Amino acid sequence: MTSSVRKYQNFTEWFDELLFSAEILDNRYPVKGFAVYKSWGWRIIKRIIDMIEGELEAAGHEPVLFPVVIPEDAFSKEAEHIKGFHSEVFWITHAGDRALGRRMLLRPTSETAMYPLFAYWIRSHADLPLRIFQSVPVYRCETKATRPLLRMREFLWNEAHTAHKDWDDAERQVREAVKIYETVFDRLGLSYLILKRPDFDKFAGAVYSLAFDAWNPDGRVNQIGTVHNLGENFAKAFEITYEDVDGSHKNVVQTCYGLGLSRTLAAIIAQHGDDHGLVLPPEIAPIQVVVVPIPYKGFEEDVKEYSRQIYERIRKSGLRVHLDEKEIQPGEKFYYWERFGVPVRVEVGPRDLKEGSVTLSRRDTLERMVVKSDEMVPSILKLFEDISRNLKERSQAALKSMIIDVEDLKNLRIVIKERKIARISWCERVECAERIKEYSEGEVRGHLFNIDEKPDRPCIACGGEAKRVVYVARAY
RNA sequence: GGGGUCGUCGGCUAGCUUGGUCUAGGCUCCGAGACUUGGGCUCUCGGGACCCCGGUUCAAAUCCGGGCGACCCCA
Repeated sequence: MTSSVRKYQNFTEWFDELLFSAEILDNRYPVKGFAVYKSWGWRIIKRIIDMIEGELEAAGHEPVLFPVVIPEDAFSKEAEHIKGFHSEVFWITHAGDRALGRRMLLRPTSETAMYPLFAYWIRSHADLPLRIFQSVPVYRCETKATRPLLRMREFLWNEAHTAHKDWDDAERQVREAVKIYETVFDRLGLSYLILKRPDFDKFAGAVYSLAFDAWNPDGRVNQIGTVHNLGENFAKAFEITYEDVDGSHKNVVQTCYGLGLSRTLAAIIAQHGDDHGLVLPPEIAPIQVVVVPIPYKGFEEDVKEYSRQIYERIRKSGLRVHLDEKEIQPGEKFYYWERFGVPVRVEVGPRDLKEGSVTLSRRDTLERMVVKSDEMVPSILKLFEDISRNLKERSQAALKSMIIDVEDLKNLRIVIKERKIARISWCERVECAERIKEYSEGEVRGHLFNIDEKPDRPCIACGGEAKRVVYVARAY
């Protein structure tokens, strides 16, 4: 079994070092909160983008690309929305020395960029539902400490925006969005809670918000996706109306949802990684199989020849494979490719040569097995399945063991301090949520969206009647 | 917004208190070679740093002032 001591004991150090040494991200870019994605990290993200965009398109969404700048007047149309975002906005105020007549901002999210166009595009009920998405960077001048991948001032996400003829269809869309995100996160082997956020924590301008909170080894939850029902709030502000079958004019009902690509990558690293480095699900690994020759003295040329045959065989099967012929010790190569999370390693040495076999090693457990070269490709594909399943099960078990039922504030404080997620009963009053945060440093993240949990205890803070079972954790 | 800590090879760091012994040490890394190769082997040779500006001084990585940058804590 592999070790994850450092990951749990000193997550920040483990994580930052891994981002650097596995060439995910270079955080030395000289602007706080902005970083460079290096090729290994970027290649993984591109695969995640393909995955989410594929699922969205399969469900009827269309790709678009909106400008990064939003004019001030459009941004200011929805009152709650401005209130929520204005303190984090990067402004563009000048061109050269000339002050701009109309200020612009870098999108913190794209509602106010897109919805003026929605008003043009939507004329009749036949134009509905409208469903679009884009994968772009957004800009928020975070005041809290920035963290690589987890909290950046420029971060990558995929955002989808939809418009519907009525509330029911918007509700149907919310459920579909949740299902799409579940599909993507499940394919990545991630575990998370789908929570309905308390009213005070919903998206600025939404009727309600759902969020996917992924677990992290340090107990802080990582919000990797959100789904919002916007009701008619933005439709009213941007005058997005349609003519119904009976000739009447109505506001559309909107939803929007975002999946944080940087944070999803962070979750993959944090949930699956161990003290040897990354552990990547085969579906997104830039290299899925690495072939390492073991050139014993006297067998150098034979091993080289055999390992090239093996490499060709895997390549022709369509897998993403790399043959590592560098002149360094095989042991060093093992550590190297483990750090990069390559799912399967194929060792080819004199022993294998003699027996017409290869030695397979799986990254998640580091176990080895010897197979005949004829059975190699099917064995690798089987290993991919086993690895994907194991990652998912391991992650699920970790989440489960992280959730602790708590009945009083004192224990809540202890549980949060021990880097766990607390499950408590709450009366739904803001004062109590504030008291909980003040006392325990954990935030009320919300109640489960997909399971109806009935509180069987009074509110943890005031002792009054509890309305909800909610989850409390520190957050990124 | 308030308080604190810190800037030394690509990475991690020693040196700073008590200025000179620093031509700045170590590990790692990078390059060349030998020997090895089923978990980072060993050896030889080479490469690479005092954040910036000013001051004090015979002498500054070290002390002082300012700037810039990073990190942490609190609101």
